[in-house]
Amino acid sequence: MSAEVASSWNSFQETQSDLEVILEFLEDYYRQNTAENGVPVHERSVSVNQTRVQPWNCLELSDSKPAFQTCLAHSVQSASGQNTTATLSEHGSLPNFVSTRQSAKHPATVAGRACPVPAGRKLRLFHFLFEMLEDPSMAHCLSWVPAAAGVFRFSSRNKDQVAALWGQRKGNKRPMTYQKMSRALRNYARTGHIFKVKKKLTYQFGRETLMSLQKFYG
DNA sequence: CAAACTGGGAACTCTA
DNA sequence: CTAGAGTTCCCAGTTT
Repeated sequence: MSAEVASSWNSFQETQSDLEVILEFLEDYYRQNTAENGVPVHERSVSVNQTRVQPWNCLELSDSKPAFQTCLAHSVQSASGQNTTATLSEHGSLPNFVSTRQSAKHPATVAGRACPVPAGRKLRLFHFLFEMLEDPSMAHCLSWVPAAAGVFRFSSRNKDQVAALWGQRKGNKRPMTYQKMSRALRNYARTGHIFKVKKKLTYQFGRETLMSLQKFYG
């Protein structure tokens, strides 16, 4: 085997293991969700181009593991005691899935909802972004670039809102900014999850990453 | 020219 | 304790 073949085989394996991690994650989540609700996610999700229903939003909030604990306008609103999201709500629309910020110590603890997520599964930035992209109500913040697979673009106006939401989701002590978030995004280039596109505010999901995420809900 | 973006090193935090 | 995955700071380069 030549060195060239060997190295591409290695990168193939790396990609594979990345894929496996993502798939494993999604499968676990799928199983849990199905078990809890009795209805598979894909049967409740309709996908029509840009106006896909946000599947993550059908998922329940997790307890201490922040996995894909999206959405749930109803449960968020019921947590009336916490209005840390008010600052954002006042200045723009909040997505359905934004939960209120929990204590700094336990950012992902959401009142009243327990969703068993396998240990070691944390919500990652590219999950969060995919989530938002699948939510039509967030199209004013970031959206898919038509006719370009996996390419998405932040709104120049609302990019910081996306970042702020991400920061809230993680329960960061300090407010997240687009600059800091994009730094994290750039780190994804090394792992192949997301790449920078030579265009303003535009990024692209890695091919394999995107396929895995999409395959999840067909 | 200024502002907005982009890119990257490095130290640091947090969590499994 | 260690490693992974960001987070934060800061500064320089590029684009609009």
